[in-house]
Amino acid sequence: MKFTSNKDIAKLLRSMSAAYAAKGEDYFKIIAYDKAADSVQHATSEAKDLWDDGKLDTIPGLGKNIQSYLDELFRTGKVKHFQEIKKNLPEGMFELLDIPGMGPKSAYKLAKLLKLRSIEDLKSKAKAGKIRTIEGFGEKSEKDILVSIARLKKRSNRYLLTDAFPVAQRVLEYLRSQKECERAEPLGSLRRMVATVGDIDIAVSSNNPQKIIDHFKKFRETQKILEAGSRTSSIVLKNGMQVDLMVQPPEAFGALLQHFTGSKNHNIHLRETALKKGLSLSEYGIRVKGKLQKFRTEAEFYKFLNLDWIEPELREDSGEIEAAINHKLPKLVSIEDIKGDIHLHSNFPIEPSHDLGANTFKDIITKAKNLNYEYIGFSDHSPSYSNHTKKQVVDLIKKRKEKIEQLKSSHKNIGILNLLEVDILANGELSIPEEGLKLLDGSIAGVHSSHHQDKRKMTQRILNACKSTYVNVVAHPTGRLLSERESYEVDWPAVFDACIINKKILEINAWPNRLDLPDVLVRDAIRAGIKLIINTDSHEISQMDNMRFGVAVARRGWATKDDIVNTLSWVEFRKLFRL
DNA sequence: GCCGTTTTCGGCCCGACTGTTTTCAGTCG
Repeated sequence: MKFTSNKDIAKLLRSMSAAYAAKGEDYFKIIAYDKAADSVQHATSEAKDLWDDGKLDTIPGLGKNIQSYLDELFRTGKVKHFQEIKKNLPEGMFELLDIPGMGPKSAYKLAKLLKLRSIEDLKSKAKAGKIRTIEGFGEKSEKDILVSIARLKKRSNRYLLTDAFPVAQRVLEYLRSQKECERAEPLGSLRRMVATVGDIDIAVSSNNPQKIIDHFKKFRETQKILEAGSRTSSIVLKNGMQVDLMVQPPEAFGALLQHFTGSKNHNIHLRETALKKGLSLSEYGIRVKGKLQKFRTEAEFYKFLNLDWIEPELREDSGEIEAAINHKLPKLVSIEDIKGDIHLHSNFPIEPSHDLGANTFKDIITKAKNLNYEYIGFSDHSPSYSNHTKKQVVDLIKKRKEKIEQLKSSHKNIGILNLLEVDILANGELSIPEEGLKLLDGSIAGVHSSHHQDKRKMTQRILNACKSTYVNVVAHPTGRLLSERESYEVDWPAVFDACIINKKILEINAWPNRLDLPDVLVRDAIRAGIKLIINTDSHEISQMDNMRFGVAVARRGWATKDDIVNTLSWVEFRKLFRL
């Protein structure tokens, strides 16, 4: 019985919250379990690993009781107390909680009275008109349940930031076309630049909220209106994305921006802090002794609380509020600081192991100049090792080197690096022989196969790459592909140590479904003193514009300019390579 | 059940919206 990943534990704790809610247990006990679940889910280390080291208490929200339950879970695979609590509850209620709009109270009532064992059961009972026979439910709720079940099956959980962006732009454009709309801004996870977003949040400043809501409901891509009040509304688009709208008059827009940007945990923490000073926060402003103070801008809102303005990317309740109080917020790296991109794939015929790029070296140079870069690195995949002899590999690298040397001498106003993206093979060796590596200015090494190795092997593999004098950068270090493949497990402290000792740079790969290193590991790496580089991994020149998403990841990891090596001038940057 | 520059006891974020109700409970963000 394996039940130990943070995701599993969070789910277990949430089910306990629901169990207590169904039993009508004290509200704050319910909240405590929700908080603990949130906290475990967002923890940067696996709770199991922390438990191994006796450091479970470093996760906030886990007190004496829950810690002892988790201790039992890790030792025996189950928690007797939890089983006891759930004993008299219908087993089927917990599955129902995944349905939008279905909370613990409803799930309990329906599962118990209709003897449900699954969502499928609920669906057939709804179709048979049995829901409306239950007290507190009517025809409308019966219909809504069917719609919600259908939606649950269709919609994927989260969308890539890069996919949600253009959709949000269309909604914003539409809202701005209504003349009562003064300002419309994307907020929530989109504004915080989270790698994946659950829905699109939008705030509008207007003196006529009703007009805005009415207009919003008529958006041409609307599939279903979930709710529409006088100030807020939610719709589902034809592509399945949910859009939440909130409207406020301009004099209170600052508070609305703050509230709707979140994160939820940031807001809760902020309110708890304010409450101690007798201040009550809401999306309307700050209430002082019952009197509401309004704010046109967010900066004024934070200033009123004696806090420095906090960049949206930092608002995850991970120490930013304390830092803002003490004026210790970092000056985050920005897209303007970036002076080059060295993970770029060309169409040079190197007969690679993976994808070739679409453009010539010259196309890439032109694009880089348009972006005002001081330098670039060509990092095609290395020649495939399975169907070339060692000599053939070296010859291909020689041919490519000749070409790049020509470009270097004909383009004196931009720094050019002759690199390759080298595979870290399953046994920890690099995919090209030393003879080939010697011909390069450096290399980017990454795992591209055997992703399912265990933690020990995978760690050893990366450590081996770090030991090579020919490797400069470890590419997309966790190997995750958002909504496709989980990260492989790695002993990060060990890798961080190896990077420090061997002076290796970790990459923040800006490819839309990689965004790897992930933000939380970026922060850990920076704390460990590691230097990072942000690259786009472009296979086509328009993808070089993805740099902003990589910068967003760095910012979410509290990175300053000093932490990111491709903010260095060419003169300084080139010293990192074998030139 | 958690937590502590007012508290180891007594608090715990705040408000909108909906359906089924005759004043509110449940859910959500």
